[in-house]
Amino acid sequence: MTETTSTSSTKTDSCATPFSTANRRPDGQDHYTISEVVAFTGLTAHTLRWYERIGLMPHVDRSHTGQRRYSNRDLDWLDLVGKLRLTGMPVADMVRYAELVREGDHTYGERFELLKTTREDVLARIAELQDTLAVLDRKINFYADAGQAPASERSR
Amino acid sequence: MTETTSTSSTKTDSCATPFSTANRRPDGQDHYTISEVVAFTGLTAHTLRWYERIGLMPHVDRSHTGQRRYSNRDLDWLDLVGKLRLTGMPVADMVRYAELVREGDHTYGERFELLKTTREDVLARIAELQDTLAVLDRKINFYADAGQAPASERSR
DNA sequence: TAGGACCTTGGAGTGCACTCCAAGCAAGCG
DNA sequence: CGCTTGCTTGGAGTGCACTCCAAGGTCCTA
Repeated sequence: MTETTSTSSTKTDSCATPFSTANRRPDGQDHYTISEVVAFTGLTAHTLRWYERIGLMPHVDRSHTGQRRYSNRDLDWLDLVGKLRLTGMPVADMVRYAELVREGDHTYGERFELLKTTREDVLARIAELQDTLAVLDRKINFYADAGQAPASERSR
Repeated sequence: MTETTSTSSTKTDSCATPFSTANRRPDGQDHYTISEVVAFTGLTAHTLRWYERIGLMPHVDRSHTGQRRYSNRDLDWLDLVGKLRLTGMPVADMVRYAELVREGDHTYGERFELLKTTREDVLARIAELQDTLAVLDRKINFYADAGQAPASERSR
């Protein structure tokens, strides 16, 4: 058995802290192994390495033997990436954002635009979901009523 | 050129009618070809055939030569499927729901549960999105401010 | 009755976001 | 010293939801 595949995090643990500033080590002693980062983020080690390969992570520090040592800054970045991922933003776009950050201050404008676009997408998605919620509720009410009295098949 | 690949519907056409009861033919003359359904739903013909193959559509009526003839009922079903898809429900679950419908009235209870679970998922997703929205807004404000005055790199 | 647009099928291919594998080095412990 | 556990790499594999293809049959209009 290799590589402990995440902590079997099912849908139900959405209340697990968003691994915020809790149980972090102070800046200066912030040298987390990949498995610690797995515990913090809920991502798998595979995914963390993959993020690095595709350029979604700035190159992570290494120990003298070549093992990854993540910093608090890296954790912050992963936190942001996690949020962006929740918005449904494609990985390619997140990589683009990461590139802009690497390129320096002069890309502020472009980053701003990218985030604003994402914001619009999120708003649209929320509206969409609220719309489906209405449909769902109509159907749910139908089945709830039908549970009481026998009804005329095929919903409404 | 074969098989007109959708009406190049970009993200921006979310205001296109959800192909509701508009321009439908009255029950009795409701025999739509696959390309008409493509126009109504925004799905591709490929996808419509695929939905049928995997059991997500009840078997669609055929003309005497074997061509698909969709009914108003089929359109209603596709409307619902579209909504469920927007919730992010996996296709496999939608197929399950379709099976329950085929099995008849005695599956009302199970359908009710399935929809209620979906509803919870949607609510959770909305909450999640609203959370990411807050993060996004903080970042956007940061960049908006930074646009005015030169700032200390690497966001906040 | 000819031409082109449209439709049929099974099966293979695509793109995304992981996910896993094998082979091998490294650190800590009894 | 050997053992276990954890880490490294490039590359291959997976699952989902389509998406496309080839070869052929059908419909409609001039």
